[in-house]
Amino acid sequence: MSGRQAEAARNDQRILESARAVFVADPGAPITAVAKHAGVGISALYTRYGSKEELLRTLCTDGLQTFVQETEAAIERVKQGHDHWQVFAAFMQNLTDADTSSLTRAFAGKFAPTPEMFALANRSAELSEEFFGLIRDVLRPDLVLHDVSLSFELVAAIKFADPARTTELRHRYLALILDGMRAADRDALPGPPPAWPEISERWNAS
Amino acid sequence: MSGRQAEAARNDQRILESARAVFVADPGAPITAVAKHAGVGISALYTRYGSKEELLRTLCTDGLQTFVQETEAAIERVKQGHDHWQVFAAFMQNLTDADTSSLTRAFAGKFAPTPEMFALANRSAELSEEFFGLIRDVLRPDLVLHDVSLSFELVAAIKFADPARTTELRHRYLALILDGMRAADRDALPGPPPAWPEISERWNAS
DNA sequence: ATCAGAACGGAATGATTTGTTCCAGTACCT
DNA sequence: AGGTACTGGAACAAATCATTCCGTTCTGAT
Repeated sequence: MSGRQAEAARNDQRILESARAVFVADPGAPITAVAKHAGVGISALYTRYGSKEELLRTLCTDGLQTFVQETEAAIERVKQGHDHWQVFAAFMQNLTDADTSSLTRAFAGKFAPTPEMFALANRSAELSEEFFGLIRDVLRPDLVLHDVSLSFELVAAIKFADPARTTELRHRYLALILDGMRAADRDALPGPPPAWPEISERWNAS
Repeated sequence: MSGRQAEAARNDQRILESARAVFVADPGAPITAVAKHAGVGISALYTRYGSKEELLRTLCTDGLQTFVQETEAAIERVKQGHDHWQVFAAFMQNLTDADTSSLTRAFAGKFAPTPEMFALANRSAELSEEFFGLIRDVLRPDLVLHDVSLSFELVAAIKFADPARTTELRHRYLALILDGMRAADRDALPGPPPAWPEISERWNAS
């Protein structure tokens, strides 16, 4: 692979990266904003993706894949005998940085999930449960798996113009929340914990 | 007062309540959605507010006023000798329920603040500092005032179709965050804490 | 009883936004 | 040279929405 093919491959990546950056910053951004950010023409986008929705689906699928990979890696680390809390904290931080929450939440309900996305979502649910079961001994007992999912959304609410600063501040509040997740000697968390139907219903088209 | 005037007065309130509900749920909602939610025609809206922006400004000002009032009340309670932590926790919960964060953040940068809004914002900043100074003895020492502001945004990220359930879950994560804010024996929070310019810059029109 | 006018509902309008297509030109590789 | 994959950007169609407008309903004073 060389020359023209290499350029095409480079553009493939540039477009995906730009799309990620732009849509994470503003989920309703027009497609021209992606092209401008990537420094390519609109045609370059449309030769790769037949429609905006297809691009969004790709992005979303990428996010799910990242989530699955990180969870698999975290499970592996636990099984290798690493400290449960350290593994969990790193897991949270990695996925916060990857901002998979923004990617998946922003487009929830905007298009019908593909079968591939369904499969990935199921797999990520299984892996999450397995991982949570492995490390729940270092978490306060009243915390459930879906509390962790929603915590990603909490942290993802922090958004500033400067991406680096955004990451920095997200780390700060992730640390705060993690401290809350370890607090063992406090009152139990109020209210029924989030249930799976509540979380998954948001994927239905509105 | 009866008949047509009574209906008008009823509509005044219904429209404001609906606008709050609709725009908090979806800041980009069309104005017809407000009318439909309130069960009135579009004209009923436009005879009261000259434009959408005017309605949004009113809503936003209301939110600021609520914030100021709650902060004043909290300061008063502290001065009456109530337990600092209890006052702080109640303060956080009240403002979470009032959802002033959603109201102010959603429209930040969408219109120029009025002088009245400026004044209210300044007053709320002063009061916040005063209150924070009074109760910071029950918070972990590495926490700053603006951490509290951003915490409102964290919690406001929780949004479900059912408003009551949303409130319930927000209480749950507010409790988690509050536990993190009390944790005294942990590592210091990472990163430079948020500074005022970073927070205020988001009010500039984009 | 009547009538001026306030308040109403909702269709019509006009402006803006945006996804998508199309076209003509350009750089690269064989 | 010729083919391929790209480029910017104009053009188009559809959708969205704030705002205006008009005819109607109801109230309260005359």
